[in-house]
Amino acid sequence: MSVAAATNMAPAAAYPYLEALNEPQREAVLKTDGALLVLAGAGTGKTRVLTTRIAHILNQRLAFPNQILAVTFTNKASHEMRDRISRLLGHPADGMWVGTFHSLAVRILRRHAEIVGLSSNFTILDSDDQLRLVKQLIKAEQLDDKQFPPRSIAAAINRLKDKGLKPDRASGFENDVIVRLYKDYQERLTILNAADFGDLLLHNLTIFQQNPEILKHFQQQFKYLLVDEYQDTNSAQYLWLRLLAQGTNNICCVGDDDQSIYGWRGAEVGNILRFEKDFPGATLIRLEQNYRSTAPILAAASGLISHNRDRYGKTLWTDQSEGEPIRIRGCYDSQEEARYIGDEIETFQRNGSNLNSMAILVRASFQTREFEERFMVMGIPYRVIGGPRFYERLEIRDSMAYLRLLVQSDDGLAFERIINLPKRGLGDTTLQRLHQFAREQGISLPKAARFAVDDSTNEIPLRAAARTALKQFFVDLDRWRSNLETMSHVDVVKQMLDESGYTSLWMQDKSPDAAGRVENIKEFVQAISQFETLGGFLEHVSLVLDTNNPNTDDMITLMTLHAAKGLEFETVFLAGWEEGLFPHPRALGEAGGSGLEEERRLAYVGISRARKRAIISYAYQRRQPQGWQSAQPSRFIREIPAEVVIHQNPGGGDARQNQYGITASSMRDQGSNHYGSQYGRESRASSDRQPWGNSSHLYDSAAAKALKPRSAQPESLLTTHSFKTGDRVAHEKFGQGAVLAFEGDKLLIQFETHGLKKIIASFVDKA
DNA sequence: GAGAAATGTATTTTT
DNA sequence: TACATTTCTC
Repeated sequence: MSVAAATNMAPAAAYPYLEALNEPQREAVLKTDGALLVLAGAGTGKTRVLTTRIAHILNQRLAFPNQILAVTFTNKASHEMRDRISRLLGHPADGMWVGTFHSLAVRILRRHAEIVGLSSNFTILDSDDQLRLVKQLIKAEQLDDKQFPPRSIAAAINRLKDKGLKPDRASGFENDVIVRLYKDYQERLTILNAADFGDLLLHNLTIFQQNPEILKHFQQQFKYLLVDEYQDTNSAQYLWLRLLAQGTNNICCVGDDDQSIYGWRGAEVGNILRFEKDFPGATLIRLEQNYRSTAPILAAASGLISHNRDRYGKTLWTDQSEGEPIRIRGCYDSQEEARYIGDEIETFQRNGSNLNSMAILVRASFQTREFEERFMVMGIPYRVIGGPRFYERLEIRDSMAYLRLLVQSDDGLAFERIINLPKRGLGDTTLQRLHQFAREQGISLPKAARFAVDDSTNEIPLRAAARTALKQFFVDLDRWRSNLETMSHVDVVKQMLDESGYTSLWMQDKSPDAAGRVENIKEFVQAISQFETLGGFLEHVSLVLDTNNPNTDDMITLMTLHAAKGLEFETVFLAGWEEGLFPHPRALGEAGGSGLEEERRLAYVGISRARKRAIISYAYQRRQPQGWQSAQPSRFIREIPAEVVIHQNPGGGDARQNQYGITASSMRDQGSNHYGSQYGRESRASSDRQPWGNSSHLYDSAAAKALKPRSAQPESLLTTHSFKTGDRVAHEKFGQGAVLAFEGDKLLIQFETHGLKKIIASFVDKA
């Protein structure tokens, strides 16, 4: 039925999509105006409410599609939302702003990048790049990396960004060294023409705050805001939402304070707890009817979470009165735990359950290993969610660095990554000299390198061999770049990866995973063809960072509790409920009791994933990376109401079996490909891959070689300049200044904000 | 500058 | 146990 036609015919209450809702759900859909917080417990149909609400707004002609902004946290969630809206509407949901916080922020930032000192083709750095950059800064500042571990510094910077604090406001929240590094870090990002994840939001805030007319534009555009998983928003995201919502105040946030498990990543439960204060006159609707789980599971989850103090409080109920009690099984050690769960899985399988309906949820990812070993022995197919992702693989990141440099010539991190890959004889010393020069002159690393190639004054002392290699690299790079105008971007990428020698690097590599890497590179190049521009592709990669590779084979799922949020399974195994592991001691150390409460929420999330069955297990002895450790059952076990649990003691007669059985580690090296996870760990290469043949090139680029011009030289940077003393100049990093004196092609410049510096003339413009 | 050997170090990880 | 990083050697 055409929804548009129905609009004119029937009153709202008669819409079929409304009849499918329960009373509070319907209320949440119909209350379109003003601020609304929907507190949606686990399994109460929050996505249904969000999507129906959007469909309803469109149906009622309250807004055009492009006036609706719907924000989620994951790409998966935003795709699902779009799909479900389309299904409700009966046609594609085009034009709406549906996406993650980050993807929506990028869209806005690309439009107004110049306001924050970036050009609109800026690169998005991921955490790996970020870490490299921080390491460089620490080195440059000659700080002790024991005292200031790059990881912690990067984490501290991220935390500040999550809070919405720019470097100038950061002092008082972190110590001076970190604030200074943060400041340096931001300056480096500007030179790199790059933004990290936190910047995407933070730059949006800057744009909105400094340009009321731009903010107003978006406030007027977005008549209806919808936010999923509101309990996971951090301060920056909260500020972003508030600014945008100030137009119409039509903001609907859906969330569950009991499922806030990302506090360590900057999420502020306070945002959801404060909602009614933040948005005066806000309505609060609770969704409490659970459609997912049986009564005992619900009782267990509710009983557990009731031990938390900072929460709104909900009373989940279900009309399914029957159900199995929660089983709690003690084990002597973690190997017995794996054996027990493996046996249970086989039993369920024999009774007709398929593996896809079952999952094992663990607190920390190392716990999956013991299960993997056991399942290999038993021949149970499994998948591990959350391993290293496709785009995080070494060879893919290298290939991407080539692309990035092609698209964005100032990307120094990309340059550094690939300049000696394959080996070009450009090692640490060369790079350090270039770095030093780049820092002194306040320019990007690639710019410094280009200068060094033609540097007749020997400003940068490089070995002749290094200089030649560098020169060749830039000649090649410029050629590939100019080929973009005449060839398809996919062909240019193929050409670049082949001619640079990167693909043959792996083709000639003898290590067992090399062939898989070459396959991955092929797959990577294949993926590019689905995008119109390289820029579009890179953005997709940095924000989406995963291939959607739905594997529908019947396998049991292994994952962390964090990764399980939002999912459901008929049978859920909750493994490793021991003191010392869950709650995790590192989490307990965090601010007051809030760490424990977050761990408890994690336990709540775990139990509430189960539709029919939840089986909790713990081990008295666990093999940890450092060695064996003994433990007691988790305190969370005691917090589950006794009337819904059945305890099974350790043993069951087979506890000694491991003495005689095959040890898991002896099986480690064989057959790992048979049940390899699709998400990582194992090579993605198919087993029937072809041998590489004789060519050292992945792609036949004979045609490209034929038209390979060897002439394209970058023009010399040593052109005589026309500056005079007293001239006003502008520098990309150091800002405005005045020329005081000359020294050959170097200018002595007094900068307004960065003091006296000697800068080579070609790096400044007349102001 | 490159590769091998030794050493240190390990929660969770939506973008 | 697995890895990333540092140190050693040629």
